[in-house]
Amino acid sequence: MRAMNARLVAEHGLTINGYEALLHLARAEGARMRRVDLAERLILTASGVTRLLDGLERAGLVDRAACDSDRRVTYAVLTPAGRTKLEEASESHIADVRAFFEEHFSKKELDQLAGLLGRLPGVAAAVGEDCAA
Amino acid sequence: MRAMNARLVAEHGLTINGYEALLHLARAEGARMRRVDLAERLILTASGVTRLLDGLERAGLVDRAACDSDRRVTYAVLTPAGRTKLEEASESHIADVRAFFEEHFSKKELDQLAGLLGRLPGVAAAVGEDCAA
DNA sequence: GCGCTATAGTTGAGGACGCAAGGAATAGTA
DNA sequence: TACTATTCCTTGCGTCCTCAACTATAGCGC
Repeated sequence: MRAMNARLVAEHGLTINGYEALLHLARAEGARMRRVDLAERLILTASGVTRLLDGLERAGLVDRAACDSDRRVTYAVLTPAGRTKLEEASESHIADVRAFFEEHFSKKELDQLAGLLGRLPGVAAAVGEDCAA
Repeated sequence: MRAMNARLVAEHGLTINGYEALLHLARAEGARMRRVDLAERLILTASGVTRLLDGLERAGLVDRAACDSDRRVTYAVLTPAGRTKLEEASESHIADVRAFFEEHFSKKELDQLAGLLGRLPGVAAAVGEDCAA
């Protein structure tokens, strides 16, 4: 359970939130999101996102871009390196998540769960779907 | 969502893990648990539990007791003050949790969810039940 | 234009927790 | 009994994240 997280860090240098940030960016229009919106998705505060993106930027996985219409906002943009990293990390991570759930639930139950939990705020339509990248 | 956690801290000085620690102790035989078992329940490492209980002890909510048969283990024991605190905190916290779920799911769906998620490791039979204290 | 309030983002201080390492007691084996 | 392995717990150090305070921009009413 927490082991999944540890593996992400050990093998890819990504925390779970780092991973999910890349994932949300990859799915977003133009692979970019306002930091505020990213915060809401990740259930993090604004400052949490600032520091999370600091790290991802330093690693070259994410870049920042200004907004023409509103000079307050800074976009977080997925870099090609970020996309590659996400694809690499997804491979093992999705397998881990899938294994965890299949260990506890039947296929039918998983569909039920996906339908139910998918309605919760911040939960992307990721459950049961091969998602990302 | 994170607000529930914040309320617990603001109104009762309890983190979510502190709250759940008290809850598990209250439900345990003799209101006591080995630290190791508590760690597993809370999905925390041993060191995490040490520090969590440090705080609860300092607040007088939990006490420590030696084990006669194995001098390695230290029990965490719920104090009367701890039980009182749990009862106080439960009142608003359970209402918050219930409100959150009822906002998103019907009664029937909640039963489904409770049945499904209750099978996950570390999830007590708390969903849908008036639980604790 | 001038205030007022709201929103986006950053920064400093502190808390919670993991990992790694180590101490102490117990269990297993010869 | 001596030797090693295992289990329970704690401590040092670093990371992630929150809260509170602050800056900068935007939008509204006048």
